[in-house]
Amino acid sequence: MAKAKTQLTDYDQPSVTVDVLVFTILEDQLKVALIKRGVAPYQGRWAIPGGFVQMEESLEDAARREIQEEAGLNNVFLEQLYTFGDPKRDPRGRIITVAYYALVPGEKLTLAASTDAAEARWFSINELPKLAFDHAKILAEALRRLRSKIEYSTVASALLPEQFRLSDLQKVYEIILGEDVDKRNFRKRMLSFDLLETTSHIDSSGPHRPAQLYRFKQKEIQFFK
Amino acid sequence: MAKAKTQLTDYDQPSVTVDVLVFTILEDQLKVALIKRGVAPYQGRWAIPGGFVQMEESLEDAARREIQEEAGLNNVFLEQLYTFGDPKRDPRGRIITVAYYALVPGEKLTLAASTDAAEARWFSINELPKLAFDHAKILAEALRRLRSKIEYSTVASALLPEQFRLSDLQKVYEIILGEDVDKRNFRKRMLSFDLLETTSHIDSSGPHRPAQLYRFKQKEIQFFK
DNA sequence: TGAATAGTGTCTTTCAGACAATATGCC
DNA sequence: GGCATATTGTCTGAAAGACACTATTCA
Repeated sequence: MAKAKTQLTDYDQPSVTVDVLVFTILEDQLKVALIKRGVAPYQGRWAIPGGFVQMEESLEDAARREIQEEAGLNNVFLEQLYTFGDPKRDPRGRIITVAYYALVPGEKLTLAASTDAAEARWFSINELPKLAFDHAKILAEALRRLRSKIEYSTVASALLPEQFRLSDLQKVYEIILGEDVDKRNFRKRMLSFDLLETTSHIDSSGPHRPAQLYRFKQKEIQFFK
Repeated sequence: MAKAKTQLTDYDQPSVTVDVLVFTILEDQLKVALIKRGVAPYQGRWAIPGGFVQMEESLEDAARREIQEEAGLNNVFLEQLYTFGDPKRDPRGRIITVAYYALVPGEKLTLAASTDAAEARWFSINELPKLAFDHAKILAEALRRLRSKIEYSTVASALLPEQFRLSDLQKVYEIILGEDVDKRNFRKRMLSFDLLETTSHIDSSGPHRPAQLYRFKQKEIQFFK
């Protein structure tokens, strides 16, 4: 009885998937990309997109591949969230999933349904459907992480275009934290970290005073203080 | 060609291990339990103890089993750290490891060498040997997490017996952060969170003024502020 | 000129950090 | 009494939070 070369034990081994929560801001709401399952189990239920890890790719590569297939996006903010491995989390057998979350700027984004998905859609996190597997728990954990991280880092930048108004940045905070923020204190604090710089551009699109456009000095996420 | 029932894809799948960093405080130093590898690869090198995840156990259960086998300990503080899945991290093949870290009170602890380990020992994090695989990276990540978490939570409690002097608690902070802490500011701050309470016991062991013994009001880890 | 958003400063309160003297028990 | 650690409070500076008016452009 021949074992595959990659088999390291005589025991059955769990399978490993990578699930990716893709977040963006649309219509002044935080949205997450979900797919409608086309096959059992949980056929017809909405779920977090994911797939099996290939033998030759890293976990992060698998997550990026998933985002590429699902939303056609490259080069987005991506961070490992947590690994979920309860033996009963998937009725098909032992499947461990390494969850990642990604943040993409709030612009026009098309979602493609993958092979075994009937449909893909953005859902506001305020109007979530019932999710398959333990995906509600995974999503809750991602939201906790995001809300925590925005307080002490520049992750919000990943949800904005390169240039933005300070009021845009403030709105991202308000949407993610779910509460109003004082404009003066917010600006004072953000500018005090010296991570933002003005650009030579001004936004004159609205019927009101134009706004200075800013950008983050560094593309990589920075920490406050 | 028959597939095992648990095989969900036609592809080879990575193996999954759980590695556990067990920390304690001994001789006024932060120590980590390592095992000396008895087999190739990296035979003779020190490594973080770990093992394959069994089909019927959760990741956390696997980690607890590992701690039980390695150090004979139950019921310790345990938290998932990160999942490492670089395809080249193990020369034997594709092995993904879910890393956990555990904290045990600084008392008498015996380490048992497991099956494929020649030896097990505590190492001060200031005198670490060269480690096998990517274990140096994993250890560095655990230290980062621990140093960060002690600043805003009661994790330090997991490194102390149930009752302790405030100076013991302060020492834990100094050892983990690697710097001195001001006694008055430390006590003021700790007590201000209202997470500690005095016990009816007093430590009169030394040739000096006896100290009040405290305990944390809750056994579970709490967050400051 | 009215509507809409941009942009700005002060005061108060809270928290972190620097800093030193007295208290108590053992030997 | 000497040694060793326990215990305690004040001052200062920095940051957070409350709070309201003027500026600018467009329709």
